Amino acid sequence: MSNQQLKGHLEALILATLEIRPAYGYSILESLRTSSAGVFDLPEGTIYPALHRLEDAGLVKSTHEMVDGRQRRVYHLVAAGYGSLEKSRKSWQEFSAAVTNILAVNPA
Amino acid sequence: MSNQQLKGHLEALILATLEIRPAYGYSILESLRTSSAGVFDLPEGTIYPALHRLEDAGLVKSTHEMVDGRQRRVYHLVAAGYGSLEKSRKSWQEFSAAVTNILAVNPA
DNA sequence: TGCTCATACCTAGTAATACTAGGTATGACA
DNA sequence: TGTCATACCTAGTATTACTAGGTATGAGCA
Repeated sequence: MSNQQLKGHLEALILATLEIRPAYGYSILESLRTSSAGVFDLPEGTIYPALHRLEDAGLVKSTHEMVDGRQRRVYHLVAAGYGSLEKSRKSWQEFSAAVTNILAVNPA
Repeated sequence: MSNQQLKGHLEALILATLEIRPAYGYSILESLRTSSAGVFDLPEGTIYPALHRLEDAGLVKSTHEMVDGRQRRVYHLVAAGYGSLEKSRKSWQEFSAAVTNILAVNPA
């Protein structure tokens, strides 16, 4: 995947991942890698600042929990996060339809 | 359209626009606005630096031409530009399929 | 025990790029 | 003459994914 494609879309992907179930940072990376068949293989330096932004924005909340006998910082969606996710879905549909249309091979 | 969605996709959209026919900066903005049904309504400050980047990268070439009796800087694709556009199309398909899949409403 | 490794979290700084806010110039038209 | 849309441009800004570093833990092994 090229450099800048993800910009503006990562937070929606994280919210969608957390909608399925609460998760901690490292496991979100694994979820994204698996569910994208390897397209999104993100370094850790990407996920933690993004999670902090989401928490600052009031879209997710984190709690310290024991998972498999170890302390993890688990993030879960709050109401505003669900709302934001719905907006992102609509926005993505509009955006991706427009790009797909323009990139379609033009009639020669 | 939100702030950062376009990042990493604009150059492909410009190349695709120029594939149809050579065009000058201002007219590319109009093409994108029309062909996206208003989704891409970009300010001028977006297009000229992008065109200069594309020319620096050797993907397009510009010539000064008279269009409707006026001097215009007309950009057209060169060979490397066609190649880059094809790569961008493949990359977009992969990227958009992955995002669409992850954003799909999860089974409740 | 000591060593390595995967896991897990974090941050300061960097790079890339769309955008803002300003500028200039032209021709059409009232 | 004045205004407007068109047309091109650039310096600086904001955003955000990433790089490159750090720390800590538990499992497995020699």
